[in-house]
Amino acid sequence: LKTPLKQAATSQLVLTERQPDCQPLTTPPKPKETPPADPWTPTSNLKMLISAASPEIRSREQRRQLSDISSEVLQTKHCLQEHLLGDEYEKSQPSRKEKSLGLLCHKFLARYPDYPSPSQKSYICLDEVTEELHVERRRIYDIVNVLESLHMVSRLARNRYVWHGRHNLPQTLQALRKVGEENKYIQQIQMIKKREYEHEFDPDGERNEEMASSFGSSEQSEMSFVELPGVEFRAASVNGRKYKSLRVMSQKFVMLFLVSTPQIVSLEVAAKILIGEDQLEDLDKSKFKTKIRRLYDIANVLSSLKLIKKIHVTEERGRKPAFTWTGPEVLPNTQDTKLEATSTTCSPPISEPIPSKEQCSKALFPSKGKQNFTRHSSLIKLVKSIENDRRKIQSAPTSPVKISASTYQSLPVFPNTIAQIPAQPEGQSKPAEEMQMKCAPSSPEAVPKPEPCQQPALSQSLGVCPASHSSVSPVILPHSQSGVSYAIYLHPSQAHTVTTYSPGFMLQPLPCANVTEIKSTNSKVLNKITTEEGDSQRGTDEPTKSLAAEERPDTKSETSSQRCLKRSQALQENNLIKRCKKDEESLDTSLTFFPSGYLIPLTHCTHGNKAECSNKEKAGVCSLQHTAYSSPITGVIPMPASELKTVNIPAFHITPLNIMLSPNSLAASPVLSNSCLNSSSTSSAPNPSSSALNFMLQHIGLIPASVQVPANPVLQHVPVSSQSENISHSSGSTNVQEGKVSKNIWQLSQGGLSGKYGAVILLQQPSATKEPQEPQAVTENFFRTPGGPNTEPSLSANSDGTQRISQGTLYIPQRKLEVSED
DNA sequence: ATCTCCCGCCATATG
DNA sequence: CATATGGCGGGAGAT
Repeated sequence: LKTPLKQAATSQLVLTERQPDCQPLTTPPKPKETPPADPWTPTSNLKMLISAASPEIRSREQRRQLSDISSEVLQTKHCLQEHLLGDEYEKSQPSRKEKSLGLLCHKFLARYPDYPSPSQKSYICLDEVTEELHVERRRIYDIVNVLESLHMVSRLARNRYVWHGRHNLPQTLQALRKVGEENKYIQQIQMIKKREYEHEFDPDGERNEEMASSFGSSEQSEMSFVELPGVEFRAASVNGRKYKSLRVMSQKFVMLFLVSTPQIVSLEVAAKILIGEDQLEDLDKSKFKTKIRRLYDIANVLSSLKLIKKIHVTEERGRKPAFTWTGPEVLPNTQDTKLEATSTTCSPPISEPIPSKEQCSKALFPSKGKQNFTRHSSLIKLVKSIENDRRKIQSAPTSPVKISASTYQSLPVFPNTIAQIPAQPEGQSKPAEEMQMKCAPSSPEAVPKPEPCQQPALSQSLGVCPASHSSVSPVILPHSQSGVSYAIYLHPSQAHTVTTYSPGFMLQPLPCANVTEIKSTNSKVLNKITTEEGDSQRGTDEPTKSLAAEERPDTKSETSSQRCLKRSQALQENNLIKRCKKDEESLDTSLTFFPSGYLIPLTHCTHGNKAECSNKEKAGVCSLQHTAYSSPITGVIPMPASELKTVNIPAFHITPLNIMLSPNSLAASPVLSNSCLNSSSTSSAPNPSSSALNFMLQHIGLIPASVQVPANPVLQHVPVSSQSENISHSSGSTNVQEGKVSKNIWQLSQGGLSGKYGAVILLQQPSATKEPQEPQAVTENFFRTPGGPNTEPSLSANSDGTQRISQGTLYIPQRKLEVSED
């Protein structure tokens, strides 16, 4: 049964609707002329719907569509013109694009407010949706499934879903990130990358597989779904079922973004990881293809949500499709406890009374034990109820106790959510805007009865949502464009591999100078990390950004601060890289690197106990640590636990793209993580020799020979407010900055997650512009090279074009990377 | 040719 | 049993 097609009309409508100005002469019926009677154009329905809605929604909708799908519109327009020019005759076939899942998703999302009023829930009736959007049911499932994975909707019963909007997004992403970390996706990615290079001549000698299993939790193919309290799958039946594949895939996909530092994930890698990645090189080509297909589906939806964006990553291997995260920055939770209660799973049973994070993680991704009985629904239910109970207890003061499935409407509002609200320009303006999507007329009682939800007032002290934080009280960051120091972290591969296999190395820029800490007065330290705009236009639009969550009308549904973060993030990865390419020359003049490679014994980082860690402030630490680890683009070789005695590296080649450290591109937006557990258990962990550090720093010229980097004590201490005082080698005015510096160093030295040794390269970016501000002075000087900007890096070109540095200890293979937008 | 990914068959789950 | 879900992969439009 093919649907009648009136495509020309549709196209035109779409076009005019979104781009009223570029109207083809020959054409179209004005928007208003759209025959309301025409049931076949999904757009018309949408339009009617929109016009029926409050002006608020309508305008937003228009804005959204304008900004979001402009590209698509152009395409559509193109098609349209084509139609017109070509056969007047119904060119018909809505051109594949008009039927894309992405577009469909847009339409779908247009039906519901991003931030529905908590008191009034929107219900989704699949029948209605399919009818109104005029799509096959199957497609809606695709969308809904992904939305479900983000907890933007949840299933109530057959045919019925509740619309949550983006209220849960922060929590969800947080949880996902956490799980992603616990799952060591970073390593997995690195593994894959590595393997990628080994492909060549390696007669199936997949020897390195061991490595995968070596760090234990590499297997995670087990189906598991991350839930949020209050957003569990109602209709419990859905729970233990296997029908969560797409949802789980979606979550994992998202995790990959949240976990990797350049938040870029290529489809290929994602697919491999999602496939199970584990052992047994599934040469299964078809399986891979299928996975890719699914990923495209998911990606389309995520794109519509503006969480990711399609890009292309070009390396020597060729151009590969990838996606970059454009969603809100997800900072690691600074409050473990809270999160603990937030992140749960629905599947695996937990026998322990008080599951630690590890256990939780295991639960989420149980070892691929085949005899997995967790699937048994009854068991699952039991576990769930237990967990629920625990949850209730843990979060008793915070969230209303959830009642029963029947009263699901009164879904508890999280403090986080509340805190988030003020940050939403949209939401605050007119609460009355939500459209009530009533569903099946057959079940009237299903209509939500507005139930004023009692809002817990302890929002700020409890579940702290990083996003809201930064938006509510933006950290004003002094723009120290000068004297910014960067660290490049070298990821050594296995010792044995090193000599024979160099491609594994990579450079990773670690902008750290712009990381700022803000401490609260109470014992609870709230770390805030702010980033500077890394764009060339920074100077201009930055003031705006600083305002963070101001009432400045926002086209997007995101907070300005969020966008700021997002943006800087994106810029860092994309633009930076791109820009650098063409700005190479100019960079030469404005930048001076002092690269040098050193081998620094890194602290052996074992999995510290998380509880201990939770107390300490590891925000920044974690972030950098992570940063050091991931480099999806370049491909990194995971640092094995095995000692790296000597790295025999002949040459050091710096690919511009890898080091593009423009003064403007400070955007660090370090992703904080809580898995810094390893590093935070510093008290007992051995530290890198401070002398080594000193030597290195001095040698590089980052510090005068006379200066000594504080010995272990400082490095060992997590640079947190409370501990800042310990830093002694400077006047009192330094504290913050000081802590920052030492933190960076410390982080670097702690960088090895699973490994014990790592190579660190510190690059200094001499201050070329203005003078540092007061508080920074010390730091700046501290890092200023004695020789000044004129000191040339000891780089020398080799005959082969590569560059040799000092002793030639580190070898960085050339890797051309280029991120481009579609 | 490769990248995207729509379509819809059909196995399962649900009620 | 009738439907609702959704895994899956062929194969065709887009580039």
